[in-house]
Amino acid sequence: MGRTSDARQRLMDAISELIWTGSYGATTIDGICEKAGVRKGSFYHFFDSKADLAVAAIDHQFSARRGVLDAIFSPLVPPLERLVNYCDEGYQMQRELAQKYGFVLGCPLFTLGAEISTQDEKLRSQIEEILDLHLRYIESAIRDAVAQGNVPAADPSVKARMVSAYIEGVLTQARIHNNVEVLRELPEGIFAILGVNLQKAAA
Amino acid sequence: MGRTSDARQRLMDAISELIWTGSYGATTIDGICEKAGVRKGSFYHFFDSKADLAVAAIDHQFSARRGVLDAIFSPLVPPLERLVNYCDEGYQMQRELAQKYGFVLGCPLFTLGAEISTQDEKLRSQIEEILDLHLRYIESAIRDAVAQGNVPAADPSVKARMVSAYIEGVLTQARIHNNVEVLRELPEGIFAILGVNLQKAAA
DNA sequence: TGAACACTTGACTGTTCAGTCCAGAATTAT
DNA sequence: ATAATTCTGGACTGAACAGTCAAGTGTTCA
Repeated sequence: MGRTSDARQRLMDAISELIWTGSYGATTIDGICEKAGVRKGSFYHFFDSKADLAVAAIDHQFSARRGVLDAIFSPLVPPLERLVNYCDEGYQMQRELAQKYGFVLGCPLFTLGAEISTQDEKLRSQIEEILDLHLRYIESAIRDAVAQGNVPAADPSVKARMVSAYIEGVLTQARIHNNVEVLRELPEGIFAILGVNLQKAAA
Repeated sequence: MGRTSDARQRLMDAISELIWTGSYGATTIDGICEKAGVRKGSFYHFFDSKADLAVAAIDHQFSARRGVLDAIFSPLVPPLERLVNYCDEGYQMQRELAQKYGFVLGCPLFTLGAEISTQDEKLRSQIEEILDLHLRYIESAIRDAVAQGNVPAADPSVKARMVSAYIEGVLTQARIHNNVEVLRELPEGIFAILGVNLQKAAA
């Protein structure tokens, strides 16, 4: 019943792109509306504030990405291969985005989280949650790798935190240096953290 | 000749604190002036813009910190000890800041760099440079560690990039999770990247 | 057909912001 | 002293901003 619209979706797409290519602070409601082709009145019909829209957009983005992650981290894929595929997929994606926008964008969650964590508790805790879901993919892969003897025995939870911090660090460095090629070192770094011999793994 | 003033310094201190405890985007010139106890006219007497002030403040901060870093990374200190001391010093500092502000602040350069890299090329390249100086401390420690046989042979430059990305990743996670305790895992993670056996190193 | 609902439009308000201006106060050299 | 220089105060402008409102348009169901 009532009029239908995709303005809600367009607003979520707009804020995602603006935050990712710029920053949360530099993204204004007017700017979001312009990019989305939506008037202010419609904005406030769907959302209470920029933060409210951001939360919705992040949720939506992650939902959309879940399938890809589930495929990459499928238990049917050998565990270390999952991690390598994750890196490869990330590299490809960042390359395409860099070509499109002229900037390496890095991880939108991490960058946004770093920016707003002291300023918006709702956004912060939501980002924390979703980053934690990513951690679980990694942890599960590491646990399987340990179980299969591909990796020296270690606490998968601890190692997963290390790998995750490292990956996010490299992604953010890629953004800061505006250089996508630093991402190619990711598998090597992850394997170093896990104590895997690269030659062996390649074989 | 002419009137003397410490307004320039107060402005640099103010923007540093505001960016670190908040964000670049959320920091306004009015806010900086208020915190510094300086009028707009004086602000524009010393600086052209927020970005201009930020550049000056970052330069000043690093100059002030150089002595501490030189001491921590002194060639007279055993190389792996330098890295551990660096982590310890970071942990202590972050703990004090967290107590003071109620938030874990992380690395100001990395957080700021992630925020503005697509928006302000001058700031971006300056941050890149200073982050690179930090990298050199780490690289030098790793090179010495390799030379002294404390660490399996490896390219110190590659390992330094990994360690640096990891450290920045952990610092940023500490900020996002507002939890300073994650920093305690730093030495363990660094040693994993370097392929050092923790027990051996402790002995 | 028309009533109820969902969305849109555009004009509007008040605030915050960056940036300007310049007269005047403090400092130092002569 | 006074002149040159450096810094300060405070009022000002115009633009960008978040947020409001009510009348209007399209859609769906009874």
